Amino acid sequence: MSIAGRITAQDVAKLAGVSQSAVSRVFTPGASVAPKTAAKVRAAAKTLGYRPNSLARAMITGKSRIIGLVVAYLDNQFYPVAIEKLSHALQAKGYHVLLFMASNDPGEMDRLMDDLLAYQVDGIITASVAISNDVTRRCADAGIPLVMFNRGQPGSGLSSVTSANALGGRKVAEFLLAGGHQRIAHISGWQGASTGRDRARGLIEGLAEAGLAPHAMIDGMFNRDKAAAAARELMDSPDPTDAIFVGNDHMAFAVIDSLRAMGLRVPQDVSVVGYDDVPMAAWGAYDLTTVRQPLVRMVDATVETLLAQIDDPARGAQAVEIDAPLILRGSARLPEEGT
Amino acid sequence: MSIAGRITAQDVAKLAGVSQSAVSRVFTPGASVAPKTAAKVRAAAKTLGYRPNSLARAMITGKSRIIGLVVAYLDNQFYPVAIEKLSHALQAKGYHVLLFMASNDPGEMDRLMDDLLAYQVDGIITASVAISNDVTRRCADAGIPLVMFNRGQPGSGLSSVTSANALGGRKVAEFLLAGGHQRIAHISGWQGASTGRDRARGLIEGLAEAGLAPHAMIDGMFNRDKAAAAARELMDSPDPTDAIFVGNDHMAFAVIDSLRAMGLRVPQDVSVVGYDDVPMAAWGAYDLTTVRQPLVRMVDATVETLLAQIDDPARGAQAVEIDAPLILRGSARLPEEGT
DNA sequence: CTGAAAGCGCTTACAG
DNA sequence: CTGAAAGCGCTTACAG
Repeated sequence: MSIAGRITAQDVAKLAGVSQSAVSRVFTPGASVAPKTAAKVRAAAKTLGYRPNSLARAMITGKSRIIGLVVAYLDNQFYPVAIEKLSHALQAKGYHVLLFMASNDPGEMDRLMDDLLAYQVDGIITASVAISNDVTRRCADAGIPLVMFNRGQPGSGLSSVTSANALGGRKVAEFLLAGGHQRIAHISGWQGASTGRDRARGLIEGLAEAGLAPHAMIDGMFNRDKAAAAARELMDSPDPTDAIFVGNDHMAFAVIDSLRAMGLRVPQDVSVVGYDDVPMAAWGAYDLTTVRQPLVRMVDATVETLLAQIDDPARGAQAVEIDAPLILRGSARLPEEGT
Repeated sequence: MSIAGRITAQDVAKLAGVSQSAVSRVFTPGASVAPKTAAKVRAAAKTLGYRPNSLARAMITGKSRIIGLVVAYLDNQFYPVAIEKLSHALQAKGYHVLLFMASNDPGEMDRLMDDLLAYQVDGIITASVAISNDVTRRCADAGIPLVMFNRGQPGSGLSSVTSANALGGRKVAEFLLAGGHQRIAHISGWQGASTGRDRARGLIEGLAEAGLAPHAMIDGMFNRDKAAAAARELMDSPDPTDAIFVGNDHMAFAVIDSLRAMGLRVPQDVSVVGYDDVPMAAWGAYDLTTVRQPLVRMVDATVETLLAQIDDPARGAQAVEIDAPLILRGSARLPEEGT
C-alpha cells in the first residue's frame, strides 16, 4: 500500500518479479502471456489494489471509451428515464458517460464541444439539442461520431434515432376521428424541432384524409406554462375545441391540470392525447392516452448506431425511425364498439 | 487541418514558430508568456482548431477535473432535478461529470469503484447509494473525497449533505396535530436509509410531545407500489387513519392515486403530506403539501464540501444539514385560523 | 520570458 | 512468451 494510493504497473511488476510490459499484457485482453506469469501478476495486482489507469491507456490507444451525453432538460420525465437506460446500455458495452447539461441557448452546444473534444470522447449522443453546422463540422474534423436522440436534423448528415413521429400524429388523428371528434386542436411541440414538426404534420395529414383541418394550432414549445395558456385560449374561445392532441406528455399534464382548473372534465368535455408515454402517464391522476415512444428500442438503436460508427468511421450516418403505438387510457373518448 | 483531426501542441508550435513548451504555457493559467508569444500561439491554435488534450494534462497534473456521480434511481423526480443542478454547478467550477447508474444491489457500488478509480476521478458524489466499508476504505486509500447527497451514513466518517430530516418530520407532526388529526399514520421511506429513518423519528418525536404515537407505521421503501398497497391497508382497516405522512413525494403521489381509486377524497377524508417538494408536487393533479428540500442549497453545499476536500485532503468529513420548510398546499387539512 | 528535457502511466511493435 | 524501448500529448522544473 503506497502512501499516495497511486499504484502503477511498475509497482506491480516489481512485486511480481516481471517487467512492466508483462503487467500491461495481463490487463490487455488478447495479449499473449504465460498462465504462470498472469497468475503472479494478478496476485501482485490484487495485494496492491492495482487497476490500470484508463487515462494513460486512452492516450496510447486513442480510445477513451468515454461517450459524451448532452442533455437539455430533465424536468420532462422522458429524459431522465432515457438517460438511465442509455447509461446502463453504455456501461454494459464498457463505455462511460460524460454528462453535459446544455441550456437551450443555441451557442451552448458549440461551447460544450470544446470540453467534449478536450476529453477525447469516442462519440457523442445529444438528446433534444440543436446542432449547428459548426458543431457538425468539428465532429467530422475530429472524426467523432454523433447521434441525435429523439430529434432529427434533416440535411445535416447526422445520425438520429426518433420514433415515427409523423405516423404517430396520424394515428392520433384517426383515433380522435373514430371517437367522433370533429373539432380537434393541436398544442404542438416546439416547431423549431423535428419532433414537434413531424407530429404536427402527421396530425394534419391524418385529418386531411377525412377532409378536415385542425380546429386550431398553437405552439406549446414543449413548455408547461405555454401549454396551459394554450389550453385556456382554446376553451375560452367562442368556438371551443372538443379534443386536444398535445405534442408531448409533459405538456399534456399541464393541459389537463389547466382544463380541470377551468371546471372541465377529461374526457367528458374534452379529450386529451399526449405523446411519449412517460411513466407518469399511467398514474391515476392523469391516466393519459398517448403515443408510446419505445424507449428501450430507441436506446438500443442509439447505442448500436453510435458504436457502429465508432468501430467503422467510414460508415455513413443513418436516421432510424421506430414505430410508436397508441396507448389507450382514460383521457380520451374511445370509439364506440362495432361502429 | 490535419487528416486525423488530432492536432497537438507540437503542430501549433511549428506553425507559430515557438517551442511546444511555449504553447503549453499559453494554455496554462498563471504561466509566464510574453504577450507577443501568446498572440502568435493563439492565432496558430485558432487556425488549427487546437485544444489541449485534457487526458494528457490530467496525467501530468494528477488532476482529472472529473467528478464521478453515482445515482440509483431516476424515476423519483427529485434526482433528475438534482443531477441537473449538480452538473451545472460542477460545470461552472470547471469540473466534468462522469455519470454512473447504480442498481440498489449492495455490491454494485463496489464494482463501480473500479471504474471510478481507473478514470482517476478527483472526487465522488453519490445520491441515495449505500456505501460499504470497503468502498470507504478504497476511497481513503486512493485519497479521493466522497460526499453523499441526500443520505447520511453515521459513523462512516463520510461527508454528507441532507435536509434536516428529523426536524422535517417533527414539523409534519405539529402541522397535522394542529389540523386536528389524531390518527396519524406514516408510510415511511426505506428504513435502511438515514433519510427514511430520520423523517420517521421526527414524526414519532413530534407526536410523542402531544402524548401520541403514530396510528400505524408501514415501510414504503421509497417504492410506489409498496406505498399504494400500504395506503389501501391503512384505509381498509377497521380503524382507518385520517392523515398520512408519506416518506417522500414520489410515494405520496402513488398514495393519493390509490386513495382516490378507493373513492376517498384528499384532504376531506384523508390528509396527505409528502417530503421533497419536487416540481410535480405543485402540479394541479396533486397539489401536495410537503416538506421542501432546498435543492439549490443542498447542491451548493455538496459541491462546496467536495471541492474543499479536493483542495485540502487533510480536511475532515462533514455532515451538512439544511433546514427544510413545510410547504402548505391543498392535500392536507389546514389548522383553523385563530385557534 | 523561453527552449530542451524529463516524466506522467500506460500500450505496442520489435527482438530475442 | 518476454523485456527493453519508443512514444501518446502534455506540464513543469531547470538553465539560460
